Amino acid sequence: MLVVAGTVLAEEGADASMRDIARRAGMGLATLLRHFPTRDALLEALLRTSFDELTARADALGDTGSPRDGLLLWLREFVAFTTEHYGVVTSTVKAIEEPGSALHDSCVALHAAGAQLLARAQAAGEAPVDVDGADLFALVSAFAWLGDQTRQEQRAERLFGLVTSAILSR
Amino acid sequence: MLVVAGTVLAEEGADASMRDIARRAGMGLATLLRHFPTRDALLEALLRTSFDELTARADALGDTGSPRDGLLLWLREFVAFTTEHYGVVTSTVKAIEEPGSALHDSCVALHAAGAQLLARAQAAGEAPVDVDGADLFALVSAFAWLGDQTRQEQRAERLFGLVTSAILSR
DNA sequence: ACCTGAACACCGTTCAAGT
DNA sequence: ACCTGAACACCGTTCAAGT
Repeated sequence: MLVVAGTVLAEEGADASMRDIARRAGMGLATLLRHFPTRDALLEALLRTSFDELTARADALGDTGSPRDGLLLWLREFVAFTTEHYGVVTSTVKAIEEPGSALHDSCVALHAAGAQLLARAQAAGEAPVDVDGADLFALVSAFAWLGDQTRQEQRAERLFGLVTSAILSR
Repeated sequence: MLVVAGTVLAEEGADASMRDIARRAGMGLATLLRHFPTRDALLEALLRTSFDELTARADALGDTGSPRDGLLLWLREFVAFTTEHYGVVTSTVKAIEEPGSALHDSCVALHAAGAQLLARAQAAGEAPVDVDGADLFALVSAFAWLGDQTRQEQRAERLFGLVTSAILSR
């Protein structure tokens, strides 16, 4: 069932019709909505695994290697992940500001994981101190949004690389 | 009538209900849709004046002063304008890639105006040559989107300033 | 010519009725 | 307990009928 939902979301984007998802999962709309009362709840169930992996990845990168390279690599993976899931970035950014959202906790965890990598790089003098974790999350989200727009994927990747390296090496 | 539409769009955002707009304008939905067959057509009618002003502003800034400062100032005004009109940035980015859209011509004109300012700064050695007009439009759009997200307005402004100055002074 | 109510096919929310 | 058809209030599209 979650598999079907994942397929539909991948095909139609994060704003696919809940009715359509239920239909293709072979259940009534009301049943789907009883399991996942809101779209965010469904997204959370679908993204939880990837979120946890990204958080663990941040921890791993924080234990070894260059702080600067670790941060850059993680940011790149974060953008790639978000771009893979068309349309979710708006939900994640909104969820950060909405404690009631089903996605809130996961997004805060991701935020914290990124902030820790940033703090390590800052402590090593390899990242500027005038940006914080929230800035990082916002920057990554903005480029993830750009990558979601038609024909902007490669441009978003290139510009993100250009911007991060420009900011880091001031 | 356009005034009412502008009010509703300002209140509800660019994805306000066309039915609601017609209702508040005191006309039938079908009548509104006959004048503006698509949402983009309505947006175009509402934004045309501002678009023309921004284009003229680019021309004016291109005739005088420092190329670099002119470019930066125009970019700032562009972001401010887009942020003022909640939700339009997605439409403008989409319109650039869709020649059939009612917004296409206006967006291409804006794109060209920005590209000209960039070219002047590049010719003066005051802007990097590894970004082009499309990159500029994409960057500005990404930060305009960020500014549209709840509680991210000031962050978007600050980050945009930080990013542009970091890129320009590499 | 210009307008528009109404039918249509969609959407998410809610709940009474079914197992 | 768990499910779901159906009613509800919305949406944009389309068109026959009204001035």
